[in-house]
Parts: sequence; structure tokens; C-alpha cells
Amino acid sequence: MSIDWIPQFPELARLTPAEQQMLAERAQLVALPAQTTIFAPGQPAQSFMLVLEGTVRVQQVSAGGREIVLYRVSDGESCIMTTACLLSQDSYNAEGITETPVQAVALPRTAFDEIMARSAEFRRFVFSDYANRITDLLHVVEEVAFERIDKRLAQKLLERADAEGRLSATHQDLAVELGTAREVVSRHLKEFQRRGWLDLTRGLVRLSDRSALRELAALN
Amino acid sequence: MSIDWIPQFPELARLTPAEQQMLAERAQLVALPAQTTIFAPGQPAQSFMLVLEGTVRVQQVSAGGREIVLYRVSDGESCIMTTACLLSQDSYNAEGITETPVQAVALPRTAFDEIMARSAEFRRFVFSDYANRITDLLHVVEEVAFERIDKRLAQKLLERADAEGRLSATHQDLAVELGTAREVVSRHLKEFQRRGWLDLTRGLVRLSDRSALRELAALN
DNA sequence: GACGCTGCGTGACTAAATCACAGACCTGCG
DNA sequence: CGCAGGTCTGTGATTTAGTCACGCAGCGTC
Repeated sequence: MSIDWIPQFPELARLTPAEQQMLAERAQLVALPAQTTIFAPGQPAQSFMLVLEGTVRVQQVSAGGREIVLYRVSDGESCIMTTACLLSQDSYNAEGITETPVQAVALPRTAFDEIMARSAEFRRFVFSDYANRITDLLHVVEEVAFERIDKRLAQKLLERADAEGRLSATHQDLAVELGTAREVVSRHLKEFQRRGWLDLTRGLVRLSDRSALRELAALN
Repeated sequence: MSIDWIPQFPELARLTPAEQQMLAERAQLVALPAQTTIFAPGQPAQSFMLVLEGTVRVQQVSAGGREIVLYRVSDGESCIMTTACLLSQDSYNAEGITETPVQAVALPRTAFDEIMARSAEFRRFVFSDYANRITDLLHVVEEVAFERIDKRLAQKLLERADAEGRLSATHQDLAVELGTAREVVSRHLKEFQRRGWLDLTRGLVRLSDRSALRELAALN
């Protein structure tokens, strides 16, 4: 009954047939609707998750109610944050939310331990995922600590716009992406519009001069 | 000839005698002077490092030359950043510098792989270290993105002062701790001094009212 | 004591965050 | 339809942070 999801992960396709079979047997297929909280402070998940389809947004919430997006997990990636949650001494305050309907496989802790023991290839897979997440976090630190927000906003707009240059997001949504305040985003967007770089309507941004944005995004 | 360092790591003391022996045989003892760069962008380290004594400061450098301290690795901890470096797709820009003379053991990649395969206990050790580093990074993101710098400065002063409330660091050093500019630190320190919370001399801060600082540090 | 290096002080300015609103748009409902 | 109550956006005023451009002070060396 279970679909053959292993080929979606090139690293896992290199496992021995026996190891692949073991994974296939022990993993549980799960389907989650959009806007589901997968993990949150105080609500630990007990299994190792691999995303087959859809994206999960991982963000942090501050005491003062402000938020910042840390990274996204999408097709073919694993979400090590859930497993890391369990092991950390100090508690933490990141949460994972599905942005789209998500198809994933959950590997129970025991099966995870077993395959980690058996397969060097699987260990490489897990470690490289940790490494990538750490890189993502370093990137966030760098952006937040050192970069101007007009530049960061331009980058985000380019990154998240679809092929037609359209992006449906409120100013508040964009503020969360950057970890800043809504008013700040509003003012910069308005300035971009004044320069003829984009058009604004309630909940929607239409980029009209991508190259100008690219120039700003690449500045410094 | 090699000293028996394993007992310094409670998690490793729980390994089987055979595993401990294997670790003891394969690990290389290394002594590093203070202010040595252990890893840096473009200069990857090939082994897994365990710190026996001393501290390593891990910081990030921006394109614009500004810096921020991410976390410190001290006695009994491992420095997974070095191993993570190798595995990450995108390059990164963190560097590790010894703050004091450091005694460490380096476990070559092959030995690391081997013990990871053999010991569930060792895997727990490594993973919990990853988890703690991720927590550290999340903490940095939270601080930088959401907290006022007077508050953060007060925290840092309390955290890094010795028992007598003395702290030898230049304003620039403190600015790097917080990822901000030197002038900002200077002005806040001066204000703290005006309030009678501390005394300033070239390269040295003497806290005189720790409880006032604690109050500010705990605010909000 | 002169020189030079590093650390610190400061004013002027720009950028960002916060606060406090007002108005605009949108949906549902009497 | 009209209007009530959301959500989303615009804006001014103020505070806080970061940048730029200096000058000067402390300290070691010759």
C-alpha cells in the first residue's frame, strides 16, 4: 500500500536493498493539511520526519510577540529540528507550520536509531541535513545583524514571487519573513512603488521591475 | 603516554570498555595556544574535536567587516561546527578562535564514522551537541532580532564579569559580542557609568551595582 | 619628549523600531 | 442596500540604533 518514496531522496536511494526495505517497513506515511503546527515549544515530536511534498515553515516567536522566519523545509529534505528539540538541554521557542498540504514520512525513534547504526550513507544524509540547517541559521543571523532591510526586503520579494512576479502576502507576512515591524515594510514597499519597481494591492505585490530590485538586493 | 581524558565526558564514560579503548587509541591529543584560528571560511578541518580544557569562541564575520559572537565551546563539549562545515552545501562564514590555551582531542573522520556506527551512546552525545549549538544559534537570532541593546549589554557584562565584577574588554570587544557598533556600546556604557552602575577605564569595566544591571537585563 | 598605535568620546546624520492613530478594503448580515 | 466589525494599509511623531567623521587620551617605544 505504501508508495515508494525512497527514490525521492537521492542519498537514500544509495542504501542497500535491505536497508531500504527496513525504512519502507518502519516509516509511517503522514498527510498534513496546510497551516498545521508540526512542532512548537512544549510540544515535542517523537519522530524523524522526511518531507515528500509541500513545505514547512520554521519560525521563531519572541516574548514581545514578534516573529521571524528561520527557514523552510521542502520536498526531499528532513526536518531535524524536531529531533533536535528532544535532545537540547535548554528549551526552545521555534515552531514548525505547514504552508501547504504536506506529505511526509515519519520514522519512529527506534527505527531511526537502528538505521543510524546500520548505514553510513544514512548518517551522511542526516548530518548533511544538520549542516544545512545550521547554515540557514547562520544566514539568518548575518542578515538580521548586518544587512539593511530595504536590501533584505528586495531579496525576499524576488525569492518568493512566482514566475509572473506576483506574490500574495500582506505587509505583516513580509515583516515576519524579515523579523521586523509591519510599518517598516509598508514604508519601504511604498518607496519601491514610488520608484516604479512594483505595484501594491491589498495582500498582493506585483513586481514590475525585477532588475532594479535585483540591483538593490545585490548592493554592498 | 596519552592522558585519560574520557572521564571528562560523562556521556563517553558510559561507553563499553572496548569502545573507550578504541577512542583512546585513535584520538590525537592536541594543544593549541590562545588566539589560534581553528577553523575559518575556506579552511576546513578534517576531524571531530572535543575540548578538554579552555574555550573556543565561534563568531561570524560579515562582508562589511562587522562581527558577532555566536557561542563558545568549553571543557567537555564538542565542536560540531568543524564537522558541519564539511557537509554543508553552501559555504559559510563562521570562524573558531581559541580564547585561552586549549587542550583538545581530535578524532579523525574514519574513527568518528566507526564509533558512530558502533555506539548508540556516542550518537546521542553527538546529536545532543548539535541540538545545543542549534539552541545557541536560535538564542542569538532572538537576541539580535528582538532585544534592546542596553538590555543585551547589561546581560553580557554580568555574564562575562569575574567574581569581583571586573571584565577586561574593550568597547570594540563588547560590540563584537553583541554584533553592534563600537560607538553604540560606548554610549550605553557611559550612561551606565553616569547612573553609577559601573566604572570605566581603558580596556576594563568594573561593575559596581550588579543588581541594577540585573534589573535592566531582566526587563520586559 | 616625540611618535605612533589603540582605545575612547562625540556631534551630526540616517535608518529602523515603536506608538498611536486614521482610513481603506472586505465580508457577512440584517 | 447599508453598515458593522474584521483585516490591512498609511502616516506622523518619537525613540533607539547604526554610520560617518573626526579629535583626543592613554600607553609603549625609541
